[in-house]
Amino acid sequence: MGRSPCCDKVGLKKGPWTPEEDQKLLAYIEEHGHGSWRALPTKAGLQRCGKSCRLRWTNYLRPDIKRGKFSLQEEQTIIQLHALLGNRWSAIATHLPKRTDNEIKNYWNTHLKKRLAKMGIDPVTHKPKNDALMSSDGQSKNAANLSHMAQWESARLEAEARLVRQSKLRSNSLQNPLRSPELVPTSSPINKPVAGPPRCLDILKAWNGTWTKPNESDSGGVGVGISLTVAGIGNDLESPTSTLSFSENAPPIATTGIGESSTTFIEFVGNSGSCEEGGVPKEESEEDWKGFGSSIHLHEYKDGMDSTISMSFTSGLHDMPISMESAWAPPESLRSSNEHVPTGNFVERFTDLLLNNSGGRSFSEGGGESDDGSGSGSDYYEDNKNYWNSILNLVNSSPSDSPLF
DNA sequence: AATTCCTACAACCGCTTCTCG
DNA sequence: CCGAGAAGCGGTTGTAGGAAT
Repeated sequence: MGRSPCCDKVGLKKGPWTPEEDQKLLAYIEEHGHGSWRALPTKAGLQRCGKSCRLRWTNYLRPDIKRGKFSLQEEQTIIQLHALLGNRWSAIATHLPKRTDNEIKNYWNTHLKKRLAKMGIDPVTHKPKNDALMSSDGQSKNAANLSHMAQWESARLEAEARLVRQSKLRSNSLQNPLRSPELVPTSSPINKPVAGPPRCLDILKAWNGTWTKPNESDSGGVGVGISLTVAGIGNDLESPTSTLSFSENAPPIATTGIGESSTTFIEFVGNSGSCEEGGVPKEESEEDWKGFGSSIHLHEYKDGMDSTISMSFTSGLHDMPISMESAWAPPESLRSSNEHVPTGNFVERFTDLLLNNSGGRSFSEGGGESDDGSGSGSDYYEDNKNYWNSILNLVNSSPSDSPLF
């Protein structure tokens, strides 16, 4: 089929844009919208390829772009989302209004990646570098498990969201040129707030949905159930209903039904291990998790002021129970404008970790260890735990008007 | 003051995905 | 359903400007 050449046409300019070119492009788009990018350069009197024009517009000239230093909150968001989504910069950018994927990508590569590395965290896996210590540990396994589940679910739901978005789009074609999908690429993160109401179809939002106790008895030690119900998906969206079940004992199994209900229900079910006192029969799952006890409870009491997350991990190999109970993020109202929140808040903790360790201090601040991330055991675990909790926290505290959804 | 090195970021490249006839 | 073109996306490169020597 042969790909059409882009910038290799003779006479087309490459390299940095001049103010005059910027002006031409701006003026043209403001007046006509971009329409077809390929046709734009000729119409606008630019000696550039359409692709170059598009990039210049989306990454630099667009009026709704925030430039300059990244705030602390933005940094946190990038790191945490990167842990969940990987190098999917456009997806990450949807969580950072006014920032472009390119800018975020650059910032990650030049700043954050190095900072994490300095802290002894592998910027790719977001796990401590000397994973040897952690590899035999239940916590790391659970953290990785959470991550994998999240990524898997993220991919699936995003595909679903895309379908919905597309069908929405088709019925949305006649708009102001400056707001139309023609001018404003629908997948462009920056413009999503303009494009329409929030959509709650990604794992992040899913996790931001209503956490409910699947069964009271679960918290009694029978097993761990994490269930969440995403309400509002039916908000005039053509989203199919999805029901998912995850088990720690088996690969995630998803059943997606397109049907009557407009509610998405996702359930993670894991087997609680030896960490649960009053230990309950582990049944067949014991084989897979021999040596590991795991327990994750994530509860949000929507109407109450305090939500909690509690996780318990027991490493059978090291016979070292790790359990934590931490304050979940406070209600949205308290979390706006980057306010400090009561002690035990992960965002604050995470922030401290980042900032305090950016000067070459180790990931384990309490242990006062080397820069290679090998702190004293308990602090090491503690920090790693908080790291992942902060990610979950971000997910949970994602603003309801997040452009991603 | 000159040169080298480093950092930051804009822009490019090429592959993938989407759209439409 | 298929193919071509358009757009999106992520990795990589080029370059300007500042810091270090």
